[in-house]
Amino acid sequence: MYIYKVIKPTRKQEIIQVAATLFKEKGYSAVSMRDIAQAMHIKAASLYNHISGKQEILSTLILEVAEAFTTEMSAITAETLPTLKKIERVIEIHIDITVNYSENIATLNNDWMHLEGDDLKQVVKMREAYEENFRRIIKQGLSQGEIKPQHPEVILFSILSTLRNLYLWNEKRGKMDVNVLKKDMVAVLIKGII
Amino acid sequence: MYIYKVIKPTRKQEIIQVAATLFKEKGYSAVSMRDIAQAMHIKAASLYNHISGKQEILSTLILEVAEAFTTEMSAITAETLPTLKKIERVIEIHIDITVNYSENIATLNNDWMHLEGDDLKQVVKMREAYEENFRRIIKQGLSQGEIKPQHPEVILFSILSTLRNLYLWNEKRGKMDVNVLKKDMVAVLIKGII
DNA sequence: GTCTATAGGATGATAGAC
DNA sequence: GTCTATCATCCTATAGAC
Repeated sequence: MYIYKVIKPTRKQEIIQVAATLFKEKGYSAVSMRDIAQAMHIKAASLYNHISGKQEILSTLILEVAEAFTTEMSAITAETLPTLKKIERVIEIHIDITVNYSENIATLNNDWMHLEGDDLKQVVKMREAYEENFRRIIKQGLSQGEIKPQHPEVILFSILSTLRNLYLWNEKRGKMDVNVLKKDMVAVLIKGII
Repeated sequence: MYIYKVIKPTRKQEIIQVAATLFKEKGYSAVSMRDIAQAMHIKAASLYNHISGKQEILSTLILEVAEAFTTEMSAITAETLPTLKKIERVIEIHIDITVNYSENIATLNNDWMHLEGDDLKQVVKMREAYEENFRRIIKQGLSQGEIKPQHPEVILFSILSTLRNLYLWNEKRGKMDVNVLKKDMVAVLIKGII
């Protein structure tokens, strides 16, 4: 179905990935360029041959995953599906993106406020657009009677909180098949527990 | 029902509260002692007349709310109630504590790893005990057929993710009555949305 | 692509005057 | 209880050699 080709990452990509792991553990502000360099067994000054600074690492990391969410959410919005199928799709893409970008999501969630200038504006905008798309799906479901008459913001908040925190759950989930997780998450979030 | 007495906070309490607000906005590591001092219109050196250092602010802040959760959760565990009532109570105490300690919860969630020594150990232990108590409640509900046969970790994770993120939702929630929020949260988390 | 050396500034914390 | 002055250390980033 897919053909995977193993490509040697550029030095820049290596730096960003190492930084991502450290950012996930301690947060952007608590990780120094020296920490990143040490994890790569080089000196901090050498990093600047590949990247312009710490900010570039942050914005690359965050924009990459923010764009993934935006792209996938646009695709769902464009489809014509019943509300419940759309919500299912939102849950599924969150799980897929989390599996592939767990460190990026940690940084997006916890360190977006340390972005500067246009990057900050852009990410805030993307997040708002994403939420608004999701809100519209829920409201449509409510107006068509597909969803129980509950406060839409409470529904939006509870589903989105769970999905945004999935990155915290990668060890336990490691043993769980992704497709099983999708099914279970959909069941719990949509049908409840009783 | 209650008698409220307005007590002038000590200078130490003032410092901790100002710090908490800044930590919530930017995270522990990105806030300097100078930042805290500036927000209080004094110089950084003056802070040390009231506190021993930045770490003391962090551990005071986190231990206060962690103990609140531990105390409340123990009370629920000790009661004899049907599982669903217990889960309802867990949701309610989370909302109550969030209303009173929103900044502390932000710091507990995001900066616990910057604690040192015994404080770190203690908080990790309290968090694990809390989760284990909740897990037991869910498993009992499953074994007694009160809860649908779903993966207990998925249930635990989705409810706890939502509750732990409630602190992010204090502006919108501001307009919403706390008791209405409790009822809606219980409905969405337990009964689902369809 | 990595190194050493270093600039220039921020940081947590202390000493001692008022 | 707050201040000024200061220390020792850490930080991001640059210059220039290899």
